[in-house]
Amino acid sequence: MKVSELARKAGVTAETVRHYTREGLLAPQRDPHNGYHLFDHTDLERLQFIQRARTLGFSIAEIHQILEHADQGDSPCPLVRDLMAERLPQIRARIRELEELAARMEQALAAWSEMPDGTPDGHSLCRLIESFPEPLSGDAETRPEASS
Amino acid sequence: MKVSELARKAGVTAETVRHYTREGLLAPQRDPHNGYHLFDHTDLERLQFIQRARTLGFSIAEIHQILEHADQGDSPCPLVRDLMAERLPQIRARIRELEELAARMEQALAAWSEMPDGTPDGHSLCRLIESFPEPLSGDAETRPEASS
DNA sequence: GCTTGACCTTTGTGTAACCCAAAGGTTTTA
DNA sequence: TAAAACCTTTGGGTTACACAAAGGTCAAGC
Repeated sequence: MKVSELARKAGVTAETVRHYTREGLLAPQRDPHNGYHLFDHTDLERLQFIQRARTLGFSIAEIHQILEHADQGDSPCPLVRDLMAERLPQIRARIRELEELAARMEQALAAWSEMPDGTPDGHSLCRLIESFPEPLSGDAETRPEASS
Repeated sequence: MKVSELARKAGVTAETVRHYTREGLLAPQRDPHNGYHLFDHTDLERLQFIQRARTLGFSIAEIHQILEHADQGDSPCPLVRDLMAERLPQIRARIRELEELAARMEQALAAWSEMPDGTPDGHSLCRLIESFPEPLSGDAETRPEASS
């Protein structure tokens, strides 16, 4: 099958399939006549594996490692376990950061009921923001992310 | 003061100061003699404002808008309020996604106690991953992030 | 046989918020 | 005065794709 058919069966875009192919996660045959990528059933399974690994929080680079191990006949499971044990506390930390952020935002929204808007006067740009404590140098990475 | 001094006073890197300057968030004077950026106290306050806004979850583009409002003498507070009210539910959603991810990972780690590693046999790459449900098309963006 | 539309290819650009390296000028200090 | 420390701009790297352009291919209908 060609790119679009594989993409449809796996529920991803054709661009994603091309991306994985470029990155070497998928290695389809080529139609010698026209140079088209030709995927088979194992490619579909591989793509589905990638999808599951993505929802488990693995990066493309990590999945690449995992697949290489498997392609060499080694069990990637110990690697998978290590990667996950490494990532889980990071996820937990990230959750805490975001919860603190949400708390700060709610605190700000609540404070606004009692604070006048005020025009910038050279000393204050926006009290609502300035009334927050300065970020300490042990600064958490609490920034906005991709918005879908 | 020059780049490094401002950076030190605000607790950021000189690169970050240069970045904000390039993006127009800071507009320092220039030393006509050597072309160096010259920052003053209001630039320091502005940079601290930016830091606080960052910890409140605003993007650089949003802070740009906020600062432009203030520079034109308008109160940016209503804008700030709107942006925050818009972002807060996204943060909450993101927290839920990450909690689900963490739960899946813990489930996987727990399942590993009773599952053999197994070598890839052509049908299975890694049961630990394959035993997870296929991501539904209403797929959450639960991917790894920058690791510090 | 030919056009049309749907598909395929590669290449290059954009995203967010910086970090880092290189090449070269300046200032400070020993 | 020479080295160290700083400044400048430019350009490339990071993540996981999305998107557009330019051009080749293919199935269908007229």
